[in-house]
Amino acid sequence: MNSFADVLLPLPIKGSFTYSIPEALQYQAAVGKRVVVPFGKSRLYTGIVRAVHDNAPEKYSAKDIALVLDDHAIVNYFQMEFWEWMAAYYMCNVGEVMQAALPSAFLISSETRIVLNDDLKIDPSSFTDREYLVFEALSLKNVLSYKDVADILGIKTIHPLLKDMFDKGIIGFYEELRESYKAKTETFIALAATYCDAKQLSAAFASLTKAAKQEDVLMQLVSLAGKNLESFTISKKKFLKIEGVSVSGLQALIGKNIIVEEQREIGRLNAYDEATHDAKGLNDDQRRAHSEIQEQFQKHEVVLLHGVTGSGKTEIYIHLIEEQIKLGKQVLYLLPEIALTTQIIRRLQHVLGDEVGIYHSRYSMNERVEVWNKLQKKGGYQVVLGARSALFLPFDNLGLIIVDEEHESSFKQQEPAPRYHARDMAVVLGNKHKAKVLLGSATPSVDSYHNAIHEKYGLVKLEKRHGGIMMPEIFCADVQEEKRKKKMKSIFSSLLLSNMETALENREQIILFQNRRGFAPMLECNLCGHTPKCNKCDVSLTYHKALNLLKCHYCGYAEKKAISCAACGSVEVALVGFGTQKIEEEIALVFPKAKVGRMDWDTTRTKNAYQQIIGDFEDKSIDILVGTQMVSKGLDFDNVALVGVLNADQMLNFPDFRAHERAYQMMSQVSGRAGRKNKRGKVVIQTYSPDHNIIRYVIDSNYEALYHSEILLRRNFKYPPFYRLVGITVKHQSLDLVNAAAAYFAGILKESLDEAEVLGPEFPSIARIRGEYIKNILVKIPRNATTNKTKNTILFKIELFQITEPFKKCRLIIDVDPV
DNA sequence: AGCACGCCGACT
DNA sequence: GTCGGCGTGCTC
Repeated sequence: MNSFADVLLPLPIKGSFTYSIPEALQYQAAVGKRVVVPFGKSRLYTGIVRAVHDNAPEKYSAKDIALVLDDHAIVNYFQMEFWEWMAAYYMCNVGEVMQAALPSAFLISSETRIVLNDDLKIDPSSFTDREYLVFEALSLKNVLSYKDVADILGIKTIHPLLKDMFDKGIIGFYEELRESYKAKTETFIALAATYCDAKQLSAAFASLTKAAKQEDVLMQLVSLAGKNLESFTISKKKFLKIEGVSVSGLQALIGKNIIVEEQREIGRLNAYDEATHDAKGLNDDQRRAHSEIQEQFQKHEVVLLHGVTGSGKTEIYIHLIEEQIKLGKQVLYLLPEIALTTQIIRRLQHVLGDEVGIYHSRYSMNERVEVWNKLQKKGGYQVVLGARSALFLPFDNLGLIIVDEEHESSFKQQEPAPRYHARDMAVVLGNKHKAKVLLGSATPSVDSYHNAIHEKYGLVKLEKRHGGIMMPEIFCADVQEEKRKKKMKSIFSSLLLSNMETALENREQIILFQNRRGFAPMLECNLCGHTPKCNKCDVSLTYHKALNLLKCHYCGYAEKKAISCAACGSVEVALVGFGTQKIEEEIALVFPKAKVGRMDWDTTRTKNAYQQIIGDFEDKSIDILVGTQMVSKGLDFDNVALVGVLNADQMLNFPDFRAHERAYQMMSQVSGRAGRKNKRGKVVIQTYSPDHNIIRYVIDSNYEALYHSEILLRRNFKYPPFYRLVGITVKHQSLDLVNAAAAYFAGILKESLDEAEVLGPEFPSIARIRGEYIKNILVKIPRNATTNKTKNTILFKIELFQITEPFKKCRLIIDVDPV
């Protein structure tokens, strides 16, 4: 008999908690199911049963499980093992992994409700002002939450007051559990059963001779139903769209019980109701790569497919997916968020139809629950196309994981914990399932390529573009030189300008790329040089013209743009720097007739806006598309004659050991957008350092050279793949405390780590965010050393740190394999 | 993470 | 003087 259960809670606390299983729930409680448990004073949380056993805890008496939510386990053993592995590797709590893994709609927690006491014995006139305000609000609204009360009273500390009111018998509390997943329903209509009989039906018609509208409506329904009068139903919404069907007529018939309504549960996931097609055949090159991949999978668990942009990697993926489906295996296809466009989704559905599930951050919680459930159902999805969080779906039989655009750093989650890298975790997950993992990229990460050429991974190359499209011709514009000769026109070099002119004349399209990290426009006083800064973060405020606001991109603070300088009162305040918005304006000045579209974080906030811009570009109602990184991903346009990289130097000079690798990847990727069926595309890269080796490699499309120059630096300066990195960030509002705490922590680490190296502490380029000072420590662990031992030492030192005055006040953030 | 307990500054 | 802020510790 198992009378105890270890329950994992979605909280950032260590380990699991033991609850006793009440007799009535004996048969329901099982590993992998959700349970509702009391935790803390009065609150209820949803947790997952991690184990059931019969060992009563010795040091405390376990509370009872309140409720078992599921009939079947919603989490399988693969997942639980995976969570635990991940928590250990990324040095976080399993609860945090669980929180990231489960759609939040699964995790209902209770909210305390405040109600008026039924038999109030006290005269309200004796209440204090605050008590009266609460009493008044309760008389009006019946139920309040803590937050409501705090808002009503305008104070933060409300618990003592409420406790007092409870003791006096004015109010009562209860815990409200709310199922947050709601099935979507739609109204369907049908002919009432009694009228399905021919006699009754003609009688009904006879009764409607004076109600022409109702007669029409009934006629429509009967003719739609044809011979299936009894079984025919149609969605009310759809029916009302039919010509001649009036709302009033339908309502009248429903009132007369001739037509009946029925609420039916429908899925939110759009079914793919078009016919599926055979996958496109592979060309010779693709066929060779395809069979090489299969050969390599005989020898390796992981294969890297290095295929240039436009070489048709997706087609190969589709063939591999189909093979797995035939074997009855599941496939996970991961892409970075920004590359998950309708284009790629459609291509997959075109061949695989309803077997493909989609999962990414633009999906609502309810939609995510439906994908999760459908994957667990027999005959549900066989394939999931998703962003990094799709790793956590309840697969039980994975045969293949594809990680496309493998080099993308957005596969790494930054905030909050677990700060995991989806590509690396795909390899781990694949291992657990004994599934093969295929990494694909036109510009592989140095780490993956290193693994491939050292035989840890298989390597397959695809060097030709698909469909006879030629590689683009890449030019470099020397901005310094052009400035000296005064040939620059605002932000455009003469080389870029002349190419833009030609493209526009030929009615061809242009993409201009400006890295996100580029300056956004900020204000600067011409007299004293003062720049408005955020008072909580160590950054300048960014000017947003449309709103006439100065915004902080780190904490969200915004203020109205002042007319005069806050420091000296001068009115000569100018804009410096340029972001995508500014570029858009500059183009309008130079090419007033060109239609310009902008694609960046601001303009693509909503799903539709994003599709809109892509659609406009596809149907050529935009001539010039200005954008950040987004324009380089997953979009196949066939009329782009020119790609301009406006400022390559920002990428090259970024203070990070991966800056050059990333600059190369970005420039290559965006260059890959240029090119048409029968005409070679052009790329113009504007830079101050045209002789920079990275720029040369981009121009020559020489990935090998990039790799070899980078790997040398990595080895010499002790970076991955030769060393593993663990970043530790110390945060606190007090600068002095951060300095002291970071120095102390770095000190105790250095003392105890002999194989690993400790760097820092150092301030990051933005040393203060949201009022907190930040200092970074970096631990470099040699590959040959036992990483686990080092991590354990770090964890041990963290525990020590967290009990040491006064440093324990600081927040510590651990980032394993930072990117 | 929430929530309770305990210690200090600005108000009646 | 107290009220309400916030720092600290615990949760099966």
